Amino acid sequence: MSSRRSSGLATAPLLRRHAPVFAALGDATRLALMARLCERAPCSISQLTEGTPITRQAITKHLRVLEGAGLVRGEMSGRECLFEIEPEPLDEARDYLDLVAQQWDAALVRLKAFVEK
Amino acid sequence: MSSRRSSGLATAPLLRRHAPVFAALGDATRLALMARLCERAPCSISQLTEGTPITRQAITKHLRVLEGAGLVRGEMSGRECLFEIEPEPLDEARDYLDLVAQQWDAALVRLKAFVEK
DNA sequence: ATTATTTGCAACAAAATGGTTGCATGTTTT
DNA sequence: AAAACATGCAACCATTTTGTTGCAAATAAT
Repeated sequence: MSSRRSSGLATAPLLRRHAPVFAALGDATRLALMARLCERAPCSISQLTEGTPITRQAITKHLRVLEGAGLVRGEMSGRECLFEIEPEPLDEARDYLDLVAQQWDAALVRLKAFVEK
Repeated sequence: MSSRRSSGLATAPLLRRHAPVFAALGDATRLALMARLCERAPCSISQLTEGTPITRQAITKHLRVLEGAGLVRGEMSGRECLFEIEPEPLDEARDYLDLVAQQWDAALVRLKAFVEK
């Protein structure tokens, strides 16, 4: 086994699992929604719309994106839909960033060793 | 001070600093580029294109996006442009995710205390 | 029973994204 | 000097994203 490719990290399933999470977080409006859901526990769509310059429907769409990435979960309760943060994918994203940073550090060490040899 | 808003985290400058980083990571092709740059130290555009199903120009665009987010830095060396990972924004992104997760945990604790009271 | 709230759905428009091709330019290599 | 290689630039196309408006339906409040 010569390895070097398929070192994990760049493997297709991994990428397709993490990319959507980062994509969902890659928007100021959605990051703000996440932050808001961090502060006050379950929030309805109307509450989350309150204070923003954009429409309820726009907020709804953003929430669906977050939900699609698994970062958030909404449940109907009477006439309102209450949203909460789902911590797991967030943790996984963090772990992935850890791995990348860690692997990059290792690469730096290897590079330095190579130069000095 | 009643605080509750502007608890950090949801503050506009914060969002606008982190969102582009997550957006840049939110694409399988770009994540793969990051992973590849982790394994082998500096890489030219042609090297990075090698093995992918898409064009050099597409790869170039992705690299510019990563560079725009500060995740990567390219420098001309003769006729080729060598790219390297820039670890700082990666760390900041990780820290931000930490904060969100941490704040969410705190919210859960508060909620639980409230329910039990 | 009415009225007010909260949401969902659908159609639409504008802008951003991801990708292509073709060509020009600069740098090695032979 | 000529050929090969690596990149940059610009135009273009298709698709997705981000936001809108208008209307219908369900639930809660009066």
